[in-house]
Amino acid sequence: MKDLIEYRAEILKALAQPTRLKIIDFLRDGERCVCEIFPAIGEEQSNTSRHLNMMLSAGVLSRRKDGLKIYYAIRHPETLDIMDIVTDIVKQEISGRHQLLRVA
Amino acid sequence: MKDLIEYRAEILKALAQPTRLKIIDFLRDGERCVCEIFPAIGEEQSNTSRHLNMMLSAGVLSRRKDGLKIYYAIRHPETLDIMDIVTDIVKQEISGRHQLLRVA
DNA sequence: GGACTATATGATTATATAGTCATGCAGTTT
DNA sequence: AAACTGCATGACTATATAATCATATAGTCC
Repeated sequence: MKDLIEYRAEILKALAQPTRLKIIDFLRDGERCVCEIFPAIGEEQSNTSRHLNMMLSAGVLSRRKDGLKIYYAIRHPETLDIMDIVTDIVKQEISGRHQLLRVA
Repeated sequence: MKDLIEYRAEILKALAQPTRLKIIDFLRDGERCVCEIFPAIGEEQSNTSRHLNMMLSAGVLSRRKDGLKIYYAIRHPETLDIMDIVTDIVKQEISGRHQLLRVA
């Protein structure tokens, strides 16, 4: 059985990539099918599908079939709390690093 | 200038790896020097140093020099909130995943 | 059945990552 | 100044990852 630390890393890794962040952002308001997701984030269908499946098996997303379409959704609402915190940290970092960038 | 989404991914990536999670866990109670960190997490000094530097440049850790020693600390307390949320999600996943979904 | 539509996957490529060993280098002690 | 301590880094290897194009599968409608 995989240990706790590996599970934590797996979930965080599922969130730690720009294309996947775009997906999470787009799914904030509720489930969407792949056909809505990939045009919205501006990625290819196949690439989007791979990222969705990756997040699904990490436990970050859930999946629902309806006819031809497959709807993905954020599985744990807490995921959005993580995103909010990260955004907050980034904003602090950006205002803090601004001074350094001005010198360089 | 790097955009918001890439910054978010960079920070999350800095957290999304077992060795780095061990470091974050160990730094929960405050700053520690490298000489304390690498034995505590059971990794080589050089490997530990690389991970520390990676988290430093991602903005996750801070660094302080004192004589020969270098002390690293968690830079944003919010980072620990993220960890707590992830731990919570993992616990939900573990109790929920007793199906045959992941035969890996 | 055949033509569709929506999604997944195989094969491939380029790049990134984690880890190791050996060495370098800054600061300390004697 | 020489020896030592604590940390960083170059060179390398093995593995993982993201992306793309082409194709395969599953479900729908005629």
